[in-house]
Amino acid sequence: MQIVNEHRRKDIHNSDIPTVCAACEARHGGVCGTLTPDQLLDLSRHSTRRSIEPGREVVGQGETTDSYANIISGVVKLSKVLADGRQQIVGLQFAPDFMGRPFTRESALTAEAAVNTDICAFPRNVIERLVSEAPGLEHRLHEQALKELDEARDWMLTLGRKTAQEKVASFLYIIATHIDPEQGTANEFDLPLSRADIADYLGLTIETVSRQITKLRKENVIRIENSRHVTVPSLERLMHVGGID
Amino acid sequence: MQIVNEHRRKDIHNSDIPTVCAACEARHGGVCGTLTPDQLLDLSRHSTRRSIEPGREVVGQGETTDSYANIISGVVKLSKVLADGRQQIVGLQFAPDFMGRPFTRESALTAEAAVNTDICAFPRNVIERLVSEAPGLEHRLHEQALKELDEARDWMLTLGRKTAQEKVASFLYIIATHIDPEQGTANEFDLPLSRADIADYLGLTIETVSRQITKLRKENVIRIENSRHVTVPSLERLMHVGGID
DNA sequence: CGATAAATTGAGCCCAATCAAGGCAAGTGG
DNA sequence: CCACTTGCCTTGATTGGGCTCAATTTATCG
Repeated sequence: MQIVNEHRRKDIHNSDIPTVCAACEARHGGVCGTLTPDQLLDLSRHSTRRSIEPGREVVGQGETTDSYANIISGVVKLSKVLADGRQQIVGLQFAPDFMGRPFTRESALTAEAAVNTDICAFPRNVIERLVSEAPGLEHRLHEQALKELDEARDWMLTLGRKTAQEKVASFLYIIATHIDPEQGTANEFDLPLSRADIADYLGLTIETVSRQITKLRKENVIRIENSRHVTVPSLERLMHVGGID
Repeated sequence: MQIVNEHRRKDIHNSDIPTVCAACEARHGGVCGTLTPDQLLDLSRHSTRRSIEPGREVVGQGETTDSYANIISGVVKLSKVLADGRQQIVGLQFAPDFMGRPFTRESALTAEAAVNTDICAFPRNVIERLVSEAPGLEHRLHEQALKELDEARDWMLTLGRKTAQEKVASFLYIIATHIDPEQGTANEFDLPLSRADIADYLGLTIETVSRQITKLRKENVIRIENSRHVTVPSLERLMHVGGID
């Protein structure tokens, strides 16, 4: 873990954008976009940039969430587990999503990096103070929540009503359309999730995921190299196989 | 939350509360709770109370949502359909939930009354105006969105990882814990959903739902009369069968 | 009471889970 | 460098839970 300690360049002229933020890819998309330079400076003083390795847990189920974060780059899995160990991934967060559950101290989820992930974390009290000062910030958080709600409901349709084949195709489509431009294109990318993760996301087993990927490959819907690198000749075709209108 | 008009606050007889609202069961729980009497009056001028019969569509998938509503009593199903007709219920809303999707004109869902349902509807422009005037209102809507998000994610675990038996038990538990006190208790109530609805909610077929209900009955987890009236001797037992901690 | 919808029950089948074996690539230590 | 391990993925054989199709019973309502 690395902590960047260089908050800003000029102490006096605080109307400038803080240095850490100026180069930040998430500055416009995340929560930071609605803040004034002053507020951004305020926030940046209390923020820490961290790198998280795959599999590293960010927040455990039932633990106290003491911080919020913007995802700078990478992918984070949000998951829930049953008492007997059965697991379900209930959300994937891509850059530049905001991560964290406002107004609750208990997290009902486990958040875990799927690949090497950079985040910019803030303590909860700073966020809550800024919310009360800047009404636009709560609006942004509200919109993020509504976006996640829409995504969750779309996925419920996939979990409840689609076949294994459609599920895998839908998953590939999601990744294709959310991939960081620096990591690949919609037509060619590396999967950020292992087969086990994909299974947990789709409510399937590893074996079924593997078989369906093989099937899609044999039907020329996708090409695969090294089991992680995917090429999609036609996104249209992939959508169609995934039962997406 | 701060009270602006002190002189109105001390009126015990609620004479400043609009007549329609004074007797409204949803006045404290819904969005109305955060409004001042002035704002409540404003809202009530533009609100219409409606009764909706079961099966009646409130807002169709892809249609323009021109209004928001508080549910006074009843249950509303939110569902999504695939091109070939496969359907999934992605949310149930009970009184006094707020219904409607802020900041989007296109609804991605179909909303339909499951039983006789009374709602209090407002045009979207009035709500949006009030949001800009009363910051507490957006906070309330935000919390409602977060609540729905939590529920959606809980249900994703059910859809993706639970067995048919556990799904049905989980469904019964949800109903038991959300039933309107005037309609029944957690231990005895009428199901607000048909077998077909339950199947769509659980990602199962009607037949499987029926078989599992029969199984739960034979195992004395529940008793059933007239296929709708349910008695639950032990909620603990029901939770356990449903895989809920 | 008859008509119609809703729910139950049964038989057989199929898709995905389970159980089991083996491949492949990257490390590790002799 | 090679044997061995380890993690991850694929493939095969078999099983079983839930789906499909079909018949019957039960509720609802004119």
